[in-house]
Amino acid sequence: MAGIEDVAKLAGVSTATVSRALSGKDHVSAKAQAKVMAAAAELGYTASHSAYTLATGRNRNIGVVMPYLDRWFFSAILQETDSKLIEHGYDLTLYNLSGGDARRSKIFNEFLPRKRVDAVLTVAVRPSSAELEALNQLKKPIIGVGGTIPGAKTLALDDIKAGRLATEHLISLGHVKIANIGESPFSDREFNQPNLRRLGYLEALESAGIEARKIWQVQTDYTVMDAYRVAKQLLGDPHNRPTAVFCNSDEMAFGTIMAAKDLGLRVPLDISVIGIDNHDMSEFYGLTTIDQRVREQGSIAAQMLLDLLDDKEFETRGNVEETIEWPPRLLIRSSTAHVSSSSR
Amino acid sequence: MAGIEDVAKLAGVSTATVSRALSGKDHVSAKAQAKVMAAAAELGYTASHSAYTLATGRNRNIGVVMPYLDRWFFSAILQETDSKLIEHGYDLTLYNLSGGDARRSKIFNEFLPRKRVDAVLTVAVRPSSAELEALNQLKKPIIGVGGTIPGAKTLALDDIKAGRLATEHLISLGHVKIANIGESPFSDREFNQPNLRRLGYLEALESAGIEARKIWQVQTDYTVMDAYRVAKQLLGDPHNRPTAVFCNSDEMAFGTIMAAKDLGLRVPLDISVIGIDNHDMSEFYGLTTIDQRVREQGSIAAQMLLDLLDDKEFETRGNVEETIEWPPRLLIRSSTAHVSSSSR
DNA sequence: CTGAAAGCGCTTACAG
DNA sequence: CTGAAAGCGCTTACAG
Repeated sequence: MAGIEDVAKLAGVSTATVSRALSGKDHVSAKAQAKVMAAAAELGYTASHSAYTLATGRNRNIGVVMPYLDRWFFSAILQETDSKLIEHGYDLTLYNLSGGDARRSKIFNEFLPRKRVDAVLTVAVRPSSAELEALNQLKKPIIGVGGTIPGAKTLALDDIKAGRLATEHLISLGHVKIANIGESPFSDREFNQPNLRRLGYLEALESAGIEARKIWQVQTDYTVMDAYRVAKQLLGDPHNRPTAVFCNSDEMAFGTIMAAKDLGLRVPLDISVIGIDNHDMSEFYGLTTIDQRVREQGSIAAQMLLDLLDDKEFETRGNVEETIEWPPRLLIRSSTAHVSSSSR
Repeated sequence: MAGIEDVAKLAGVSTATVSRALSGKDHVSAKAQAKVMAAAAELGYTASHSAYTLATGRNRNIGVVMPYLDRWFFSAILQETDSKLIEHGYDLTLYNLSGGDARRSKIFNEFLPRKRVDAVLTVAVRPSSAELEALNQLKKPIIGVGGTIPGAKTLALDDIKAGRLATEHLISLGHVKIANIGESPFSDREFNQPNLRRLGYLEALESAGIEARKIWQVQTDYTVMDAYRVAKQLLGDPHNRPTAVFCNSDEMAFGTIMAAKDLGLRVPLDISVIGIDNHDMSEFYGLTTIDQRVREQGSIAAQMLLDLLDDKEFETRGNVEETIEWPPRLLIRSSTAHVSSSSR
């Protein structure tokens, strides 16, 4: 591996000139520039990153912390932030929290403090107070997406509003018997603890003067399969069947649609279904949903981080708490319809 | 941020002793050890990683290169390799190839050569010769999983055998009219160029003396939706309907099952369906499949990389080509049945 | 515009 | 067992 010294020798200049010519930050004579470029190309020289970092204090590397990798929301965010960061010359190192408390604490107390990242992006992470402490110890820019980090800038869907909007849509279609399938609090410790989407659902019902029935509020895991099971139970009951179901995620809505089909119920004729996300497969299912525009969230969050990185005043100011509420958008497809044609 | 000097001062020893005490590699008196530990804890000291790297040449960081992030196979591999690597003290930095040729070349020619990773894991990557050249320039251990890297060690499913096994299963159930839904060559430039799974399918048909019909060999994208469209076309034709479909992936099989249902065909009574993967949702669909044990592949590939990293002789030997064929396993569920009850 | 040199913060032979 | 010092490979004030 060729070093800067080799390039300097071959080009017949000092290492300082090589550094300047290659970084393009300082003025270098055209002749020197050309010689350096030629020499660097000939030797296939790339600056050692650790030396660069040690000398400058910059890592050109962002740490991304997420609780899961294998769920749609997370991989979509990852995809988008990664491409934005690469575009701007940053590496992305991934810290996956799943795998138990030991791993989790290792990441916060050992990996992150290695001073290897210039900034941290957290995705739907709800840090404990000890973890928050470790995060702040870093003195690095922090951006949260999909979940608030106390003391830092956050971009997140307004979950209450999303839940209300979904429910209001069903109410506007004449539905009164409206169920909600939401995540169980324990299976998803990462997400906003109080189930905000359900809160929005309850608010909408109350505003419309509709009684909220406990048996229509069910909880399960955030997956197609679990929602399927729960929905089958919910929709199979001939005496207490709702005419509409609001699911806290599109994947849950897929499971609900499948359950309805398997029970011989027609969507939306017999049962209306709405989700939240606008998952890649939602169009395929004809699912009415609250569009979260996840990819845009990822891209914007990455941009917020890049801006913070360029901010000269960050050093003195540090992170400041600010929550940017991401507005939910109703996206109507064919899984919801007026109740008159929908209740049997 | 406290440096090693601060710890040394507080502990009343030299920086050399601090370094030794903290790394645990060299002998240090119990007294000095204790003083250093106390001082480090008090200051919240963590060694600067770039200084460590510059001094030792070790990054404790692995580069993972993958063409997609948002597909099941890739996120499952990522999840598993990440946890294995974290466990062994390695960071994982992610290089996502999707996003066009410019990004791709940037990753191979700019990011990877930064000497920031100790080794590279490629997931279903088929490097061009220029990319291969760049990879070899690194002089770092390389492991391929899910796709062969010429000149390096690779762990990959034996695709031909998998295709043959799936098809043989259908044949053993008396099926003769067997279709195959595979990926289109262009949409998936990453994967083994000749469609090896289909090759296995053709081999099995030939061995059984069954004629391979062109109209039953269709191609599409690797997604549920695309397979759904194609399968609907295939199964909707009343005159040329196959009695069984072998899909190159489980997600394609899901789409095929949905299409069959929507056409009023019963699985497996009217139509048998088999996939390859053993996707997280396959059990839910009752899908008979070729189990790829993806998570095990990820974990074993990561272990192979760790072994190579510990191998003292790598320096002199370099990467050596070796392909470890991962055996396919038939996993029978309820989506396949004997033809006698299956053809109408 | 350019070079000599200090410095980034560690690790590790080398002496003692 | 421990310390002084060299060295890892860059960048960047400081002179000129």
